[in-house]
Amino acid sequence: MRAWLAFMPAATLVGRELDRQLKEDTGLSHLQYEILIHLDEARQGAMRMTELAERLVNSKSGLTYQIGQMEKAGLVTRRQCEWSKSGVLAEITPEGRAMLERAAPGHVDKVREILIDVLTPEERRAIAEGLGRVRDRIIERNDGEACW
Amino acid sequence: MRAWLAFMPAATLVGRELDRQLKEDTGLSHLQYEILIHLDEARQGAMRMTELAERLVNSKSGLTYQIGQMEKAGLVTRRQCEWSKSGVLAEITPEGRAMLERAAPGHVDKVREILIDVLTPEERRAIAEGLGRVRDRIIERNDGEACW
DNA sequence: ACACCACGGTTCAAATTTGAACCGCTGTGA
DNA sequence: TCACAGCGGTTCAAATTTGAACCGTGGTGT
Repeated sequence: MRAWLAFMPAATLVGRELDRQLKEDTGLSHLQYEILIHLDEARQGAMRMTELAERLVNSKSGLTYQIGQMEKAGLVTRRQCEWSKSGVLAEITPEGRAMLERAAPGHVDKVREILIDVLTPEERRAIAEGLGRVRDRIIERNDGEACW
Repeated sequence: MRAWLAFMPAATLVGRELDRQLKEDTGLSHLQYEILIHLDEARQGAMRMTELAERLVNSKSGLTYQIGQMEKAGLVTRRQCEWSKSGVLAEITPEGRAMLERAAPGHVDKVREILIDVLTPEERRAIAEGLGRVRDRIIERNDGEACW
């Protein structure tokens, strides 16, 4: 029960804090940053919309919106998937990569500062294990059903 | 780092799942449920807006909005604070308490099901301790500054 | 009593999120 | 080849969130 009382507030606070730092330093929202990270990691720097949405734990329509914003800002492009006429690839642009390079160091520092460094090694392990399991359980449970 | 990769997604998923269950079973959002809980626990069943906002880790304007909605729904009332002409108390109504009684069992079950029961006792302890510390650190760090 | 600044809440417009409806593809079976 | 169910994305309106500006009070110092 105490775990519960710590978990959600901590998540909210950490999220808010990171959002703030990113927005202040780079103008990016946390979600936009995550989008860039995922695209940057993908081979070709591109990914299907739906897959991206799933990895980000975000709704499809929400992603459409954000990609729209980021396209305006020149950070990503939309491109048709080669082998399927429906199907859209979001691709990171050079500007997007540049932005990421500018944003990443500060962001990573912040994560360390407010989360990682506050935890003992074995707390980190417990969180990685335990919450990882929590996450996977929910994902897998929802997999059969309709998505958001 | 793995802790980080588990933490935020787990929080998002758990939040979404609870929101869904509550909305489906009772029509309440998670935030509204939390509001009722906090008011119900307060003596007199009432609390100052700002204090409530702080406890909920929510913005003041957001709270104003939600209390407005819940007032329309008859779950809470607004009342002037006795000893201060500015200052508003949000108070839970009998309907609000009834709603809470209807909502609580299912909600608590869900929390156990998707979070508590998935964790080992010592993971729970580590999360309570560690994330509790994370939470308190951020709160206290922000205390001096302007709030949201 | 007066000037002022901080506090408690609300308001307002803009940004974002949500969920359902929709539209053009895909591929599967008759 | 012809439905037709289901997927991938987008659109749309409605709900919510955000952050800054604002308004009346409270307390402080003079």
